[in-house]
Amino acid sequence: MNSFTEENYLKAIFKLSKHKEEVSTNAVADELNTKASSVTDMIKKLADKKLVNYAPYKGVNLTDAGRKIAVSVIRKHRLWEVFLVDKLKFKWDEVHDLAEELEHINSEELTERLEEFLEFPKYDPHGDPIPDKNGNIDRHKEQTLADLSINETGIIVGVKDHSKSYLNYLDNVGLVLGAEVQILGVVEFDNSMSISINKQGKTIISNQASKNLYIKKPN
Amino acid sequence: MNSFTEENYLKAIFKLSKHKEEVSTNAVADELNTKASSVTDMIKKLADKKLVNYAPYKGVNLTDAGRKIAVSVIRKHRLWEVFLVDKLKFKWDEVHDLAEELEHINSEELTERLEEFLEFPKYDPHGDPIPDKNGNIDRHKEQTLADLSINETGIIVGVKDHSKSYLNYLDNVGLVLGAEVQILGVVEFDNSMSISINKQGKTIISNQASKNLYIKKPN
DNA sequence: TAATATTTTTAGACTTATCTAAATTTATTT
DNA sequence: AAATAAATTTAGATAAGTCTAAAAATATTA
Repeated sequence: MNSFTEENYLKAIFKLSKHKEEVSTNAVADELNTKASSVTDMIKKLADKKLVNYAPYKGVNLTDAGRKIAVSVIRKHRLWEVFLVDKLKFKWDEVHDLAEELEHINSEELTERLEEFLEFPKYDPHGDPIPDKNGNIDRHKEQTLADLSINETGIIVGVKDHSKSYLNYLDNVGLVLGAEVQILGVVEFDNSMSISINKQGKTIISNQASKNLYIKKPN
Repeated sequence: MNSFTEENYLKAIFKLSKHKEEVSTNAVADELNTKASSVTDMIKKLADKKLVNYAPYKGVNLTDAGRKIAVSVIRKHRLWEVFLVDKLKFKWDEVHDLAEELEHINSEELTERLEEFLEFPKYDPHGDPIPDKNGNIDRHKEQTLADLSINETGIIVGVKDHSKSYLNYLDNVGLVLGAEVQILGVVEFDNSMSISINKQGKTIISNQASKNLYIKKPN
């Protein structure tokens, strides 16, 4: 059995591994709001358990065993988010902290029954793919709204930034999952965009906002 | 904020308070499968937080603040049990350990939405009353099957023993919540009973089994 | 490449919850 | 009421996870 803390470290390392092969001590410390010295200690412990590969001063990465645990935690997190939003009617900006606790309840039986109860969702309320019970994840296509050019159209399929403030803002302007966005214009100076949402009106959004929205181009 | 451990101690003291006004250190140690010395330490900590009244060598009991926390944990435990049985189709003998983890997730919002989702159940799958959000509990009528005499009839409304083996046994003989039991005979020697269940057949049950079944007499 | 800056690790301390063993208090017997 | 037994508390250790400050390693810059 692994503690909540160990699971959180594995999850953080998994997340950071997307950007870099070797994850630095400081990166983990930042991600978990802790100190580098604490990270070193925990990494050694995880290395003893063969959950990470670790060479002092060189960074860490997950072993297959470590990755398996990380993915299973993410799977639970995302399933619980679906439960909270679909069944308990929470909003997408309210569920992260609760899922952060629920994800550590380790029962395969519970996870599978929950998944079935939710009718095998493929994505969580933020559009992130839910790993299946074997640990396979539908890799996110990394196209964002900021990548589109004038007159192009995209369907919102996910968000990169999960902060309350961002999600709340998106709700307010109507940029929710499934919305169809068309680029009306781009300001060269700061890359802010003028867009229409579901063929309606004209909204101005910053580059910061547009590059955190995952989209899919229509077929 | 209180730790999982503190909540478990409060819950244990609450449970034991039903039988005795002052709860002994050893009783708590037994209930939580820990040592008396550990209990003494934790009780002092809870006393510092004004969650229990404690006089060395004299036992503990809960303050109003402590009782409030204990009841809220029990409320969450029982609501989650309903969720696990009604929605996820677990059996009543499978849910205790999971509810034991879920009960420590502290979010009033979550608890109230869960309660609403479950349509405000009054009892958990073992027939135990679910405290309302103000901490009021429907006190259990303490009548058991063992209290009935020949030819009397009772409806099963709860179980006192929550062990897997007992619940499993009850399932096997058909002694589930709502079943109507009539006493056909009592053996004076060991107080074992011969009963009919839902007016069907004849089953022999031990005194140990009958005194752990709460019943309600028909009106 | 030498000097400086940054990152990472080590050393030692602290907190929470636990334990064993010994000491103390309360309860029970004779 | 004294002696013994049982229950409870204290003292000192241990393990997990964290921290600060100092030391060591690596990276950067002039």
